[in-house]
Amino acid sequence: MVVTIKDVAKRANVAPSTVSRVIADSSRISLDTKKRVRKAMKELGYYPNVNARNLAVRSSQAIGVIMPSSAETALQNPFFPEVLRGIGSTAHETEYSLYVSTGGNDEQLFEEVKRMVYGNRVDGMILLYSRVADPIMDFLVEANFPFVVIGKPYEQESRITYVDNDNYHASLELTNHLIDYGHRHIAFIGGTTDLVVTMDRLRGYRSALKKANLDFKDDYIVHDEFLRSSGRKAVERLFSLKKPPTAMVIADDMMSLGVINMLEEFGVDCPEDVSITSFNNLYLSELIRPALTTVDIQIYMLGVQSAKCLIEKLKHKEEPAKRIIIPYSIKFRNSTKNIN
Amino acid sequence: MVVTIKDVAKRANVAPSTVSRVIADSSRISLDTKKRVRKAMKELGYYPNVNARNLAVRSSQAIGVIMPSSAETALQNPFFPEVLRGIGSTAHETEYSLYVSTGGNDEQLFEEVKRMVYGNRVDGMILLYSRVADPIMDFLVEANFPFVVIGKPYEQESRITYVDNDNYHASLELTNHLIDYGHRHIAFIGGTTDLVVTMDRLRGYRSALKKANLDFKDDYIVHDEFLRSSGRKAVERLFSLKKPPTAMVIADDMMSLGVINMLEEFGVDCPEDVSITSFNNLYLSELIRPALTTVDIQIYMLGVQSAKCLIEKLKHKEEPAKRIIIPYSIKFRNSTKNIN
DNA sequence: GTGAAAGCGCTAACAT
DNA sequence: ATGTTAGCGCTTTCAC
Repeated sequence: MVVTIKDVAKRANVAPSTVSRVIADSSRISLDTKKRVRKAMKELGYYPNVNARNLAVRSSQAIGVIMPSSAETALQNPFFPEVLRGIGSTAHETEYSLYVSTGGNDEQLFEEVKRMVYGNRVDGMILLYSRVADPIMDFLVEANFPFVVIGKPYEQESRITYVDNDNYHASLELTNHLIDYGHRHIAFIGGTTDLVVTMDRLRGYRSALKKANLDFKDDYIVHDEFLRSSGRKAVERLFSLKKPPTAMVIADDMMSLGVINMLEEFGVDCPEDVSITSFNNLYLSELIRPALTTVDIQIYMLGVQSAKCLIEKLKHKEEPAKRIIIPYSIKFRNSTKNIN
Repeated sequence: MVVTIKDVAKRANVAPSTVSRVIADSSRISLDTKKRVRKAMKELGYYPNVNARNLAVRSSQAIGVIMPSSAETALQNPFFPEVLRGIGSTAHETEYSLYVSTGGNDEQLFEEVKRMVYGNRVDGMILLYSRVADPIMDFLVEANFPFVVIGKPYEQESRITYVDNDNYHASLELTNHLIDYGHRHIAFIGGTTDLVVTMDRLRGYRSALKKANLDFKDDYIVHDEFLRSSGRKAVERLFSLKKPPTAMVIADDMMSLGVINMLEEFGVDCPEDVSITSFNNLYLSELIRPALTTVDIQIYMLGVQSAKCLIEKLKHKEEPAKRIIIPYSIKFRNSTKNIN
């Protein structure tokens, strides 16, 4: 039924090991036998059994992609398909396969990761997020398993390879833009506080306020998931304040979308009554009205680079930890207004 | 270093085979030994090596997800992440892993599929598209490999399990809606002609025209990829006609997006000057202005159901071929105008 | 109810 | 340059 290396060997009149060497394109096999063996493979329709191979060499040619615990919710944000595109493209070029986590809750995800690692399912992995005190990251470090993270690690920064943007400065710049435009009441809507990216962007925002001698008000800070619904909720909170903000820095376009929707329902006009700046430059950010002024973080590139790093690391076990900062650029569009 | 079944066996004072049976939760192992073995596994931090297991049982607990050949382009359409979400959710529940194709060209994809099949990488697969004369589908049928397709197979419909919408009637209904609204010059912008879904939707459109005694004009038919750019190109063509259409049936929201953009650039107002109806109900369809009248095909559900079918099939080898039609509903929004 | 041993398909010394 | 052989870690007869 299934054709194995032995069948090929028989047909080509060589030993199985020779066939194996031909597969690996070993240099110490004569061109002649190579040809014969390859011919036999073609004729028999031979395909190597990856499980056997992986078992023998203790590796798979696969990389694991770890989404945040609830992959299902996460995939609602176009950020993830977009990094996936980048990763997939590199994986394809280098003939690696892609294994993606299927989510569940934190604990289940952790189990899935362990199965991938101990079960030899993947040779390395890419974490698509970075949280403070993430058991998964700790585990990977501990196990000395090759991985790279998209985002900045919370601890052991210098020992972990990661691909990130300069979120601090991007946020600073964004906030400055708002200040330049005359805004003095600027709110910040960020992701959950356990995400490092949230902290970085928040820091940038605070620095900008400080430099401009503006008060930092706790009321103006909202944290929630990178979802549309979170944006809506945030607006509800902020606009029930005695003094609602006239501008906001929002950490994700999807959230901004929710913000704009809710603002509309509240009868608050953007950018007339309130200015918005955002992050990610998802393609929808130029579709909606007003088109968003947002930071292009080059999501696709984040994916490509992280995969490249990982694969290098797999090839050369002792590759040092690297840090790659993907440049950002601010796309100025119509969601802010100069009120000077 | 790595802890194997032997280590566990030693620790629990049993034979490796017993450990194996405990893993499989065999009924002929005494509760007592089970406990002992499980304890040993915990203590040692044992995780089964999937490669070894798969090799022994000739299966993986993984399902392959095949995107259209250029996964990279495809992922630009939110349709794919959305089905992926559905598939992933089911996979997670049933403890299957997900293996996604990384694209390339047709030939490379075919090779990837063969590697998955012959290499025992996956137990079954889900095709996320259906084309006429698709070598991959032929191959899977031929090899008698378990798979399900999202969309309607071109041939051997009764022998292949698939999950689809009633695209014919949806399209018919959409076109009728336009006709009811007084439109007589209705164009059709569809996907490439090799996709079955394109044909089905085109048939629906034609039937509607016929019943209303309207001419079918070749000039009014455009075929291209499900991309934004295709929508733009289509508009260029259609609006260089002596008599441009006053309405269009568009087979994908992403295309519709391009159409609307281009229309705007042409100074043609939608829905004032031209009405648009579309397919898929991507979340962006309610974001853009005008909000799209579009067919909700329940993408997520397509994913969930296809995965369910596949897994059933894997469990019961002789499960008959099934056809599952996911109901659609038309979301009426603001992209059409009654010109009666 | 449990153990011994063969074998899944491949690779990698070690020979020659 | 090629063959022989011993595993890789697990499952599964077949014994007992």
